[in-house]
Amino acid sequence: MNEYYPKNGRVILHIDMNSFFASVEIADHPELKGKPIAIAGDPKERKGVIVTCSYEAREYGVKTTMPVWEAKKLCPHLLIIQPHHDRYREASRDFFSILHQITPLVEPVSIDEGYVDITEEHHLGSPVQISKFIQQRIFSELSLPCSIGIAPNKFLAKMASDMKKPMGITILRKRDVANKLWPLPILDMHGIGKKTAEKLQSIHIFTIRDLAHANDIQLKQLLGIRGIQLKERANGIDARPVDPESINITKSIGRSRTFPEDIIEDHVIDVVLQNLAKETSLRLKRKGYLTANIMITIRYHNRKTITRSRKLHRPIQETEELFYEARSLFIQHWNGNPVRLLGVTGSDLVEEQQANEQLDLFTYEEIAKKEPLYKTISQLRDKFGENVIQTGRAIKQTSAKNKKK
DNA sequence: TCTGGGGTCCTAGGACCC
DNA sequence: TCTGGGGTCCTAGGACCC
Repeated sequence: MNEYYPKNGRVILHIDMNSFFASVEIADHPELKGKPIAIAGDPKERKGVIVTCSYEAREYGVKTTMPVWEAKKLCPHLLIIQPHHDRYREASRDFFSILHQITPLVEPVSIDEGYVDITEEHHLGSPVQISKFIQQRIFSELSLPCSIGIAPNKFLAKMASDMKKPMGITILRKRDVANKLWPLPILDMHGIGKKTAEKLQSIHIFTIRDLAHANDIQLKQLLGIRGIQLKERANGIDARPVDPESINITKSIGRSRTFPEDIIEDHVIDVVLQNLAKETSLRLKRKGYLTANIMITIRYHNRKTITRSRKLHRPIQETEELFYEARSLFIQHWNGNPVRLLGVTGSDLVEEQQANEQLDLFTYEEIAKKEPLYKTISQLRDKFGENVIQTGRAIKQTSAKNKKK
């Protein structure tokens, strides 16, 4: 067996479900097979953009984020399907549970893609055999197509899974980089979008090969640290580990809404903010978080978008509190022009349990403020009893932990 | 007939402290 | 006393991804 299994170094798979939402719809409604279909929101609510579409629709030039009317112009018999998010989540769970049967080293990236580290799984077969096995199981059990990239790191695996669609399996070894990766335009590189591509083109970098050979100083000047990192990636270097925990670490939770028409009346804005606060509160509670930082987003008629945030002196979770903070930020920063979108986001998330400790800290500070004469824990204990000692411990633990980070 | 919604990461400047 | 500089926190915004 001369199959690819390097003695040292890792073997990483990137698995990418092909046009996931559309594929789930086709799996559930086989009569849609072979037809151009697209998943999109309700055009009447100005949510009419294409979220995903089938390969048949792509042949007409239909693309993600395209407004429905534009897609219909390109493909008049395009079938528009309203999204069924619960169903997609269910299919996603099934997909990841198949991956978990290979190894626990699975890092979900989004609802329809993830990395798997199979370095230690020799006993299951070669990487290609394992990939075929995964692909077949997903297809036979869920009727869903996927593409798989096999590589020594995450970046190359991601680029590889993109090379053959649908139902492709692509190996991208370090030694393949010059042939398979370098000829691609920089815009095809994961991590490079329109803006960065334009900047790079201004210094005559057009392909990944150009980037791989670019001048460090020039790159750093143009893109900062990120420029150096992109060059490394272009040379096939990427040390990021596959981290199964990354999905459990949430940094922010929020809700935003674009309106069918611009809004400007105070009472309408209040109702909207109230609703956004309510939905944000619900999601915070569902995930077990409080937030110590509240951020609002305002998009005006001309699409100019601003964000304004404020750190809170204690973490909050309740609708009324979120609404109060969001509303006061809005009043403080709104320029009075018609508003197209509003958003409410919590961004310094604290786990519920940890929040209780910090609540103790808060209590202590409040007591200390009200009772300035009782400055030490022992003085406080004399006045308020044993509870304050507990509170004092909580403070020390919390601040020690924070320092560690 | 313009262009959704949920996120993450990075940068930069000012304030503040040591 | 003068001066510089580093580190960290906070806020705003940009870019990117799915």
